[in-house]
Amino acid sequence: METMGNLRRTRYCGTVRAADAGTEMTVCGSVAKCRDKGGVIFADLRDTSGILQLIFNDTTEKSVFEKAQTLKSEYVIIAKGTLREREAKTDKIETGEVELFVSELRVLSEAQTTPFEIRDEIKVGDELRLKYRYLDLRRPAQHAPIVMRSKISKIIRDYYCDNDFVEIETPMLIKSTPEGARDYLVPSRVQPGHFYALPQSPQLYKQILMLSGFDRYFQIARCFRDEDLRADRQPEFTQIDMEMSFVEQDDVMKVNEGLVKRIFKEILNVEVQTPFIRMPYEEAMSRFGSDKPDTRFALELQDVSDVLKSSEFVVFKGALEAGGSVRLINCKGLADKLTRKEIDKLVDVAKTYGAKGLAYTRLTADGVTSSFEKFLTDDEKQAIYTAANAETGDVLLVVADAKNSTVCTVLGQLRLAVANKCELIDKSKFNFLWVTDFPLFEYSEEEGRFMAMHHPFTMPNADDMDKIETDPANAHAIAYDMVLNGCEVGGGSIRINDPALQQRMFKALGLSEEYAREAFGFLTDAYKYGAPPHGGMAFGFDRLVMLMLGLDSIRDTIAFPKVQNAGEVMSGCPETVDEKQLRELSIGLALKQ
RNA sequence: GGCCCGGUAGUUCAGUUGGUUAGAACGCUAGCCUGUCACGCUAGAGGUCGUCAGUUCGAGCCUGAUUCGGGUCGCCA
Repeated sequence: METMGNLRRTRYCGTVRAADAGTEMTVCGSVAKCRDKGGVIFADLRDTSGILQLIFNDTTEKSVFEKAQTLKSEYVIIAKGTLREREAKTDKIETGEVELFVSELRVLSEAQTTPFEIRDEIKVGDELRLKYRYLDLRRPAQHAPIVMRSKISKIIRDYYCDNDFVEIETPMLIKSTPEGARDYLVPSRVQPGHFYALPQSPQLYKQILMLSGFDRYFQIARCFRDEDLRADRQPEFTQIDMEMSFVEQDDVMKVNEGLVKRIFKEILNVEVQTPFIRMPYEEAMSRFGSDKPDTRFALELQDVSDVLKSSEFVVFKGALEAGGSVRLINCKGLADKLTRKEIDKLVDVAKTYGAKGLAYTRLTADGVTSSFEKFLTDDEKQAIYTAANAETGDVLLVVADAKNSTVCTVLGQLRLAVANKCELIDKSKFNFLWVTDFPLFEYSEEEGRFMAMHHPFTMPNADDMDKIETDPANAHAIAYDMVLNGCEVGGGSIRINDPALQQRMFKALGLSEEYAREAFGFLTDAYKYGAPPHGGMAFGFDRLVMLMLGLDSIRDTIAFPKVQNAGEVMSGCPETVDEKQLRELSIGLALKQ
């Protein structure tokens, strides 16, 4: 091992081009690959910017050549030399027209054989990748998203600051509130038996900041939720969080459409058309069976309850009599692809999302096969065909249930499954839209009461004020989600700034006055001293990066992500702590066997 | 908490009906090679078949439990 001596980097590997030929330069990084041909040695040197080929041959100084013979993959080196055009050029890498003829070489660190090759083409299991995340992150395809994420962060800061937003940090140790997701708890040593929570979002603090007169706030904020993981859900994740005073819904939307437009232009050179389409929640559910519709393909839902209202088929009749509906999607021209076998898989999808079954009709040139038409009259069959605009080559997927939300959700999921199976989705598209007019409440069977669909500080629609008490199920909120390609990338609302209205909301949510005071009193007190109308939103930053870069999981946008049991494989957390630490925190463990 | 998939060489995988010595590719080691870039050629090393228990004359293969990883439903205001 050697030191750098007086050598210092003058260029990054990936930045050199044919125009630099003849230039003397010093580069450093890790050896990606050595190809020792005997009389000539090629070494690919990798740094954060890319790869540059080093060359050693019979005109190289002997001691340097001999040192080059000892190079192995992942050795860390610094090399000085003269850039020159290659005899054999390649367009496989950006620097493929040039190579560095090395005059001085120092091996700064040797390396053991790595547990997997540091190349994009190699498949590696997730467990191994994450255990050796530092090696994984050397691979260009894993490295790039982390760098890209930083670039996006900078654009976000620039954009909001250019628009008079102030970046403010809010506390990480806060009060636990049982509304919403499960909190991560942190014990207090100084106040035994008392706990902080890690923030699920900076929600309350940013509203307080509006009351503090900051007018426009943003923060790229780490948030924590102690819930089960998914490909697009991590227990700690990052929100682009913002709030503005003296605004209504359109003002918040406009500012954030501008942000998205700028990020997509600068990072992907994609022109995002603004303003985005706005679609009320009910329309999204009835047309697409989702509150985050993917509008890159059609396959819209159709309600055929009317044409079947006098059907004697027990499944349809039962659903309709119970106040539900019968709806379908027409998989236009997909009869060849949606075979019996494929439809069986769709039945499983339907059941996963709560349907009792899935009725279907395949209209092929050879005839019609259907799971349910034998229960219908000819008139009813024709009525369905007409309503669905069904032709030979189509497949109708029909769902009936006593709960409309189940019918829509199931068909929405079938819609996605069919689109994926039949490759109906144009992956190059970025379809944005706003879903608006969300219900103010949703009924929780588990709690036996109405819960806030967004959060308890969301402003009800002006027309729906009376419904808070009289008809909560049909009250709407001034809340909005930004949806990109069927994913919720952000959401927000206009907030309540009237303490009396806030009290009504707490009451409607079944929170006792004492509890509301205990949990949120500092906020409602603050409102009494003058509260500007305000609202905002928060983006899921990891998810946004994932979608922009076409990644499958938000893990790939996070340098050190957690795995499914919420642990982190490389460092091995969470971990037990010793007795002394627990004693200091006045904590005793009551572990189950 | 439920359901589904997976764990075999350093890595990615194959492994037939339960049957003798568990294979391939890449990587690694040694040697050769002056224009490679998935370099090439020759030779070699490398295995607690996740773990435990069971069935069996015999288990990588069958059964049960468990563990780790992935997907997902519930959950995620």
